[in-house]
Formats: sequence, C-alpha cells, structure tokens
Amino acid sequence: MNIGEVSKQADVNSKMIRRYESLGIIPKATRSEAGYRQYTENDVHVLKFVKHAREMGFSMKDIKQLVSLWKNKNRPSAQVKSIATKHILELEKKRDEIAAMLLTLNQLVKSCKGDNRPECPILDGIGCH
Amino acid sequence: MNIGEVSKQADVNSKMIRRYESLGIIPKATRSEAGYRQYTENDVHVLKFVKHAREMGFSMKDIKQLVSLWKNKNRPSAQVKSIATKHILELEKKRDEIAAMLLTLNQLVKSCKGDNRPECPILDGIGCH
DNA sequence: TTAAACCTTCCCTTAATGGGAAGGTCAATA
DNA sequence: TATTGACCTTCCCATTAAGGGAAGGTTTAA
Repeated sequence: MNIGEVSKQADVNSKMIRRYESLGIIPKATRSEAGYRQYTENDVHVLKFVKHAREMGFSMKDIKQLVSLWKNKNRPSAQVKSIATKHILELEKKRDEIAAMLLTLNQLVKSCKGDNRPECPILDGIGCH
Repeated sequence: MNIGEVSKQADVNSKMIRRYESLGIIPKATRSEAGYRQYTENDVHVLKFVKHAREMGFSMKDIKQLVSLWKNKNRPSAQVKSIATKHILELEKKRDEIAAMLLTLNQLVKSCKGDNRPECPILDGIGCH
C-alpha cells in the first residue's frame, strides 16, 4: 500500500503519517524502488491506534510511549495507567480553567444589552476585574 | 517608565509587551534618546486590560478589537457582545470535547488494574474504540 | 572605569496540523 | 509513444501564545 491508501483506510492525513514517522511514533516505512513508502494492514492498525489516542487528547510524547507499551506484550499495565492518569489530571485542569472563564464571561454577556449604545459591562468587567 | 517598570506594575512580561506592540494591540511606545520604550500610568491600565482579556481566554485578534472598542467611547456594545458570545461558543466547544475525553478516559482508567501484569483495558480501549 | 542591571533586536523552541512549492514516478489514454 | 493526471518525495512556511537566549548598546552607582 502507498501512503495515500493507508491514509484513507486509517483516516489519518498523509502529512501526519510522515510526521508520526519522523517523531518515531510509528516505525520507518520500507520503501519501494522509487522511494515510495510501503505499508501493510498492520500499519493501518497502528495508525488507527494513534488516531484514537489523539482523539483522547494525548500528546505526541504520550502517544509514542503508549504505542510502545501497546506493542510490548510484557508491559506492566501500571505504566499505561500512570500515563492516562496524568493526562486526566491535565484535562481536568483545562476543564476547570475553561469553566472559570465561562462563569465570568456568561455573567458579563448576560448583563450587556448588546445594542447601539456604548455602555458595556463586558468591557467594564475586563477593565476592572 | 521603562519597560521593566510597566512590566512589574501591570504584571505582564516585557517580552509580551513588545509582542503586543508588534501586533498592534497596544500603540507603539515613544522612545528615549537611547531607544528605550517609555510608558505612562495609562499604559499600565491598558496592559492590565489586555492581561485580563487573556485570562478569559480571548485570542490576540479578539483582544486587539476589544482594546479598540474599549478606547472608542462611541462603540455599540453589540459589537463587544458579539465577540464575547463567539468566544463563549468556542469555549463551550472545547469544554465539551474535554468532557467527552474525560468520560472515556475515566472509564478506561477505572477498569485498569495498574499492576505488573500486561492486561490493560486502556490500551484495548484506545486500540478498538 | 568598571560592573551590574537595564534595554534593544533577532532568532530559536514549544505542539499539532497543514499549505504549498519543486520535482520524481506511475498508469492510462490518445 | 508521448503526454497527462494522480500520486509520491522532501523542504520550507504558517499558525498560537509564551518565552529563552545571544549579541550588543545604555545607565547608574560604586
């Protein structure tokens, strides 16, 4: 399979496939005589794993480790759990930050008439805070 | 005031002050003979506004507009409200995405023993999805 | 007069995704 | 057979927000 075909099957942009390779997340593809990257069904499988990990918000670094653990049939599940738990904490932090922003913003927007007049509690709110 | 002093007073890194200037978010500072940027109390005020807007997650583009509206005493508050509302929608989208990730991840982490054995529902979950 | 504490500009790095250029390859069709 | 279009390659650039660090000029105080 050429890169275009894996890309379609795994639903991962070819640019990203090359990038994952350069980051060492997936192994270097073998090449055809002309230098084209060659892939197999198994590569589709790996790319789908990477894609799902991305969808869960894992960083490239985490994904590199996760793929490696995934392939290692002797891994201790504790290592996987540790990565996931750390990620959960980061997501919770982001979630809380966004929640705080929304709390403030919703209050301000609610109290702003949003008409042709200049009075604006939103600007006041940002200005004073 | 030199940049270091405004930086302290507004609690905004000097690197960022220069950047805001280069982005047109704040006006170009006047310079001393030696080329040092010179600031006044009012600049501190503006920088604090920018800082608070950043804390609410507004993008640089939005902040540029917000500062301009803030300074324009004839602004229609509708314009401000529109920017804020759009931002709220984006934050809500991010919040929902994070919530979805957390839902999945928490389930997976809960079901993973996290010991020395290789069985790992987290990896299975990412792999199959 | 020298040293420290500032200031200046310029380039680099982070993270993830992708656009686009310049050029090589392959397959089908005229 | 020649050409065309679709595909592939690498390389550089942009995005976003924040800042590190270098190389060099300025100010001030000891």
